Amino acid sequence: MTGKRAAVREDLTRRLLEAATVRIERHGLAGLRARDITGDAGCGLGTIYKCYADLDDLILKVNSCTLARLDQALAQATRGLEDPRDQLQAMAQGYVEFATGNLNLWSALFDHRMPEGTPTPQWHRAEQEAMFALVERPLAALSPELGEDRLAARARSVFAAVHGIVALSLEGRFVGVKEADLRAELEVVVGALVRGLA
Amino acid sequence: MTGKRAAVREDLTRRLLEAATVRIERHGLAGLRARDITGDAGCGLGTIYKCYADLDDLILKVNSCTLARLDQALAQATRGLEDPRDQLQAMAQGYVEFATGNLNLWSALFDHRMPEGTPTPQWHRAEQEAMFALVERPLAALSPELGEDRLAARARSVFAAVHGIVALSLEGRFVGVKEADLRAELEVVVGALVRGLA
DNA sequence: TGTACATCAGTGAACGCGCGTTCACTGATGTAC
DNA sequence: TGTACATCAGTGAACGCGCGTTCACTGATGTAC
Repeated sequence: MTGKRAAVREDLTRRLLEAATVRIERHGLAGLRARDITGDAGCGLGTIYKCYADLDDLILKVNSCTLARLDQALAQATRGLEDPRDQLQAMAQGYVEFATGNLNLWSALFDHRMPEGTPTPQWHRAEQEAMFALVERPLAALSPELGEDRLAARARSVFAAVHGIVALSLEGRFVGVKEADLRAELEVVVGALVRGLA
Repeated sequence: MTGKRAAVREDLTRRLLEAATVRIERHGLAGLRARDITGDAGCGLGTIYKCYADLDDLILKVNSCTLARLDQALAQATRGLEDPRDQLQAMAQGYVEFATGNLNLWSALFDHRMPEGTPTPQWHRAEQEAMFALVERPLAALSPELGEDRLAARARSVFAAVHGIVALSLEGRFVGVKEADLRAELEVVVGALVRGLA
């Protein structure tokens, strides 16, 4: 039973991650408290600091999971589609789907800030960049003349454009497209984009 | 000299607004403290609560000014241009210009949240919506078949798309277009949009 | 296998700090005569 | 105009709360023999 301690630690780490995830989705990133997380996970307050460096570290791990699920959702959305236009449309709709279905976790991806002076860790930026590969593929098919750098920039632009439309609409902090119009508007805008970019 | 008191109050109110504006632009919305504002404005801490309902009220007033300046900047950008395509391009570039030149004040427009349960006051939402009129005009010229509602939705989409590209690029919280590529990418994307929408 | 001891993981009370907001005070402004 | 009094705006020390993080403690786990 030499592994008992490691197993307990692993279990606590996982339970804290799950509790934080549920808390963020239910109450938003701004409503996240260390005491609530440990309460839900059924352990003592200090345990967070045994399993994670601090609260920011835990949040980054939650965001990392969310990002992985988003990545999977976008990949899933394009499955079976040949036409790059269809793939981009499907990804945009998949993005709304994911955002509406995971509203606060999705928001946390973009809302979280590291404390003043601490940059976002490299491994997390790398995870973000990995997602753009999904957007690059159909864009490359659409604009085969683009070099690697231009293609990367284009993928970021297109992602950010779609994200902007979805974010202003769903976050409700600034006036955006009414949620009822969101899917239709996205289809029009993405349609116009792929037509105009080709 | 019956107006002396009113004049003093007016002066304090203005100085607090200016101090808060400078503070936000220099240190960001998250770095805003009541004590710093009154320190800079050269008055006592309690004065904020004589001139404004609370700190959120003061922030809303700062955002209101920023929005007015943004509105002006976008209007200025299209001046003298006839072609709606040129107008949209000029507005997009004007938007980057304003965002880079007023980074933290511009961010505050989208970052500020009212305390849980308090909605953004109607007068401020109205100010936000007023800005979309500028985007609607060239879009109407481009797609004259659109009814009033569809046009309003389209203006919000196009604004949000441009905003998304600029925001991810400049805020640095999530991977976005590199700032060096921003203007060029915006031109391409807006160009594709107007071509595709026409 | 059993016993004695050492280690160290989890705990939660307490710390410490930050900061928005209040409110009793005071002195400048306004008013009455 | 001058004087006495009333009002009330600005003040800033103090309040109060929230909350991330620490650390001395304790009991379960691992180890030695």
